[in-house]
Amino acid sequence: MASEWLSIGEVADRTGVATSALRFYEREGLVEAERSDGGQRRFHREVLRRVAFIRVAQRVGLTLDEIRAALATLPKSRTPTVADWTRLSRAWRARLDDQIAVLERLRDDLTSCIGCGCLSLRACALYNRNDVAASLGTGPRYLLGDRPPEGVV
Amino acid sequence: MASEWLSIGEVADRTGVATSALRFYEREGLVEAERSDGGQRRFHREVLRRVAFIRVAQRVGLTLDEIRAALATLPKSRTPTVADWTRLSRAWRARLDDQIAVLERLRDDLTSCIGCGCLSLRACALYNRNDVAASLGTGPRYLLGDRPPEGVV
DNA sequence: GTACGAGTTGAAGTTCACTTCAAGTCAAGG
DNA sequence: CCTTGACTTGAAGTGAACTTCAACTCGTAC
Repeated sequence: MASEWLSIGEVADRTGVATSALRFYEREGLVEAERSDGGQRRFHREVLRRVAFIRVAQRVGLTLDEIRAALATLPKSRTPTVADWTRLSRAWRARLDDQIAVLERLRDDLTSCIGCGCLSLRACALYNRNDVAASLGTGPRYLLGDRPPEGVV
Repeated sequence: MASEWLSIGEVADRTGVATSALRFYEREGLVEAERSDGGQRRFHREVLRRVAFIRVAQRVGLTLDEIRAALATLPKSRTPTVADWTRLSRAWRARLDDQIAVLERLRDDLTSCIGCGCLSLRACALYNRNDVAASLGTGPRYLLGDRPPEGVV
């Protein structure tokens, strides 16, 4: 056991990511795998780090498309260095700062709006401020933050 | 024009919400509408406030299910008072505080991790901290935050 | 009175990040 | 050799919050 290569089950156990997700990641070009003689996936250890990267990036709010793009900036041949990670981390930090700022502004608008009972579309900063796509919510990305209310109440 | 009632197009113009979304909201029981003789929707002005409420609630990160539940706590017959709004606003504020706290913790973990190049699954707080479902990301809600990595690297 | 934009419906499509399923094949211990 | 659990594939399903479509009808300005 525990040779140079890892089966998909081993990678799943060690990363906490489901095998179905790992297959999906391979289809999507986020990770790579060799094959055994029988056609089963054999992952290099490096994939553990890569999967960890993917999961953390998701927590930061990146989509798989963005993550794929970020991974593409890593050196193809050599193992990523500290400098590589630092670069990506800095970009993430900025993103998080933005997200936090959006939420804080929303919270402050909300606080200053408590008791005003307005929500009257014209006056309320709460309704009219259309920040950076809220960075929240599921479904179609073009949900909030587009089509600002032109009409008024 | 501009009688007691509003057509769906007028509501769409004045709230910035698409007509398809308004129909969807009606189907989902989030707003109500009377009908004209010809069967077209006729919205009461109150719906403008209600739609504003829905959109702000979404920015705070509530799902439509949760919004429906919140709307259900509003008085059925009378127009909501300042006290009603205040109550809901307080609940939202707490939510936003939580979300902000999660992001700040993630940012701090990230900062303290810059340059460590770890992402090594066992040591990295970044990977192992499984906060409150991250409050981010689309798709299946059981995406992150469940199934903690039991195996280790 | 007629044209034409605005409205109607139900059904199906969209996006994202997966999961689930069916119908098998592979691999390793006994 | 045989069993059993891990693995394979492609296709279809999931959930949220809508949007899009087709094939109509309404309503109002001229």
